[in-house]
Amino acid sequence: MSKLALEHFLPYRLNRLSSVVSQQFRAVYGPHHDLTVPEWRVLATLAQFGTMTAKAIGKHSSMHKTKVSRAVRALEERRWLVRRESDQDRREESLSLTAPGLHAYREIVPRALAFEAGILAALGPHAEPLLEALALMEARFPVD
Amino acid sequence: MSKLALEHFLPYRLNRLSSVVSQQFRAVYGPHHDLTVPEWRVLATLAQFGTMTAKAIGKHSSMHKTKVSRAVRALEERRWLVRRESDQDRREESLSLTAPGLHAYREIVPRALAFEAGILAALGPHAEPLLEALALMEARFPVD
DNA sequence: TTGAGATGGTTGCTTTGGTAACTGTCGATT
DNA sequence: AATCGACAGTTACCAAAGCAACCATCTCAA
Repeated sequence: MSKLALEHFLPYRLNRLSSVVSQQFRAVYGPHHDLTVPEWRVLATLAQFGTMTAKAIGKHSSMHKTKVSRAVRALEERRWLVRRESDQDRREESLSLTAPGLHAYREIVPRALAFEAGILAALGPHAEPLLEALALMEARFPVD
Repeated sequence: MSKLALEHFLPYRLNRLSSVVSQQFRAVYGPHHDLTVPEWRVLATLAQFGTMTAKAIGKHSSMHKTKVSRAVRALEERRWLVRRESDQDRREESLSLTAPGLHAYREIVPRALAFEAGILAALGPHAEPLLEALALMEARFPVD
């Protein structure tokens, strides 16, 4: 009879690791503890690309459009981003960060990078192989 | 100014990968498509250890006690497990799989292992380093 | 030009998950 | 024995997330 040990089972391990890392990552938001993961992703994506549409944000950050919609509204209420109706296509809106939004982003980024660097440093020589393996798995399970 | 590309950011990548792998894994449940992840974990844990308490299941499968409680009830309603009140300590209950529960488990396991093997095979020589890196990260972020 | 289907985005409904409060039982101390 | 704090498990309540229906606008073709 074939045996399966949950604690060695890859999907379980990925899931568990992902959630504990996300959990720990919350501490990185620093003074902005009420930020959610979707909000962080929208923030990071907009900072990365400047102005873009909600659709494009969703695509880049692998989020469902309702998740994006709600995160955008939350950031808007926080005055971290503004909407501008596109005049080529009035269905879509151009989203971009405000000065306070960018400020918060710049505050978070170094801590985020340090957090990541801490993990990679702990992996030592295993870091590079891990990243390669991740890339392979991402290729096997592409977005949509 | 330090730059962060979301698509290369480790916590994001882990999260994304974990959820797409879980998503794909659902297909493995085969005829039992309505099984949830928490239910699968309870099933797998009980099959692995035989009789045990809800508390112990939660500990082994990294699940909050409410999640365990609900998954146990669902499996009970499906007649895949039974509760027996422990008589040393009447607060806790001994949980164990029924014949149909074990049957379903045995049906799922080979498919689950094949799914995992497929991923590892695709990784080729990167599989072993990945598993080592996973173990290191798990050590860095222990349960509780 | 108008009508049909596609598309960007929002909202309502339902499911799922976490926190905290609760119930019942245990162990220990008096 | 009576009481108090700890503990197993459940439940009630609330926040987060997905699905589907919806609205407004666009595109394209007759």
